[in-house]
Amino acid sequence: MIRLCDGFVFPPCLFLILLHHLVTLSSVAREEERPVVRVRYAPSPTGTLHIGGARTALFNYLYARRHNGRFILRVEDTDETRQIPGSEALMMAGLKSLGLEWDEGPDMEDNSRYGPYRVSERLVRHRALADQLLASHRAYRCFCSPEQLAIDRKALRAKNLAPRYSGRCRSLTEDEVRARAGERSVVRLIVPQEGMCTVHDVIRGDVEFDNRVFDDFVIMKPDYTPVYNFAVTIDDHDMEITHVIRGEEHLSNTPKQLFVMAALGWDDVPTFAHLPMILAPDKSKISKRHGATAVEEYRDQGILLAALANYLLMLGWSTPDGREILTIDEAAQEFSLERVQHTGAIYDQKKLEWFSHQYMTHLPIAEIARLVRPFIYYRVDEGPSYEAVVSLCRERAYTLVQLADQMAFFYHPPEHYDAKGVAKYFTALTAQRLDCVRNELQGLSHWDREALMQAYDRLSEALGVKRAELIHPTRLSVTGRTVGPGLFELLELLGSAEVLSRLQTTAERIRSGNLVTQD
RNA sequence: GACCCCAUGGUCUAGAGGCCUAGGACAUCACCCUUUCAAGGUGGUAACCCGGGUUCGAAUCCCGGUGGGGUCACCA
Repeated sequence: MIRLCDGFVFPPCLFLILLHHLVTLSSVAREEERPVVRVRYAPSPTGTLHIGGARTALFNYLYARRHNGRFILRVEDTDETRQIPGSEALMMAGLKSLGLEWDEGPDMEDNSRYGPYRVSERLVRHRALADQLLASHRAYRCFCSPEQLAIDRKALRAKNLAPRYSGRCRSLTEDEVRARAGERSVVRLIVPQEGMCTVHDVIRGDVEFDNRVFDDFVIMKPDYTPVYNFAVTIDDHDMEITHVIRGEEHLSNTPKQLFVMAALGWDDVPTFAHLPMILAPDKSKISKRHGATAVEEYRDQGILLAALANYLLMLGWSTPDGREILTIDEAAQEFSLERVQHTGAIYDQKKLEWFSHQYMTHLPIAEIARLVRPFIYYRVDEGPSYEAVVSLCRERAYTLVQLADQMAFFYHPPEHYDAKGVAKYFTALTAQRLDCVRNELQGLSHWDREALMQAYDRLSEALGVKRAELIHPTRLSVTGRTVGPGLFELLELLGSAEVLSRLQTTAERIRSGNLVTQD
């Protein structure tokens, strides 16, 4: 029993209930205070969607989904000179093709308090804050010419010192600044030159920087537009971004963003997560010379994009149980930043293709049939059932390009024959053998794989040859190839008229010496 | 050069001091299956960067090397 005061005895169970209520109430309050997870992918519209960017977007997307948060697309178009027209649309198409739909972005009707979602359209805000920093002497005008700065940097390099701004214009008086008002100038932030700066990173832990390694960096260009590190900090704050998930190359610049926040008096520092980079086989930064890097290039190669997303997911993240094949939706159930790898990952085309093959064989037939359609370079309106052909061929294909190629003979008789196959399977007896096969098949009352198999058994016995000696020439004569689906399935699907016709054609070509081979 | 990050087979990774004789996947090799090629099955080759500590015990913790990467723009 708990005695609160004389004469009143508080039953313990009631006390516990009250205590429980208190705890529950306070946790509810905390729940409400805690902002929803808001993450962003902020690409610069200077090209197409790159696999590195795609993975960054993917991890952001998964984190948002996992925590019922918002995934925001923001276009980082602060530098007009570097932009490529149409890039924004290309990037959005790339994200969508991977299944990464954003909740807020530049293409959406903006009725939220967070937009606009193009950085160039937020200029008024950036300028106002730059004005504010200038007025409060947290920043200053710098009139140094680029030429002068280049000379300074060179001098420092020569002395093996880090290239940093001298601070020359920091001590300019207000009168001096006013006097030079018409001159070309930039705005620099005053960076504290003592103390340390700590970046809390969920993947890497606390990372410390000595403030002295940073100089007074530029926040506004001569045309009074913001530099990335300034704009990104403001936009993340204004958009109430809670988690900044981005590439490792941004880690060293994070203190600059913290300095901006401090100067502005903001303390809502987002949680950072710096993802390891995707590397080329030689461990260098992956680029064009290493082959495909853009999502659209993979699409054109016929790599299934669901597989690409899955592969990218496994480049730096893993499930606790070692499962590798999982869809974006499945991954969204269990994604966590804590399980992100610290090391840069080398991109491996072979494994990507293996993933593509997995999806090729496990996605619904109708889906594959739809996806391969753009890669079909021949007419398919006559001939065997399109989906049946897809079904028969897909388990041998790693890409949609391969699949389309392997399906071709179902719709077009071979014009040439595999050279190695001809050398191996076509002999002086072949034309005659093909005639025998044609005779045998002609008499079939049922045209299905079972009946076909029996026909080959009968004929091989009658001729006294192995079944394989009939099968290989048949395949080559009907498809022009030595590889492909099982012969009986293939013949069944192709249909008796077509098969008999092709057998005859091939036999004639052999006899007349008009057989064209191809390597 | 300074600062920061990182370090398990060829590649992606598991590993939170004893469950590790280091597990899985891709690739590779062999065999099996088989009408070809795939797929599938079985098995094999192959890794804790080096050196010091701490500990009864280290892939795991600490320090130092080495190596790789990133950043130091009026690019993002």
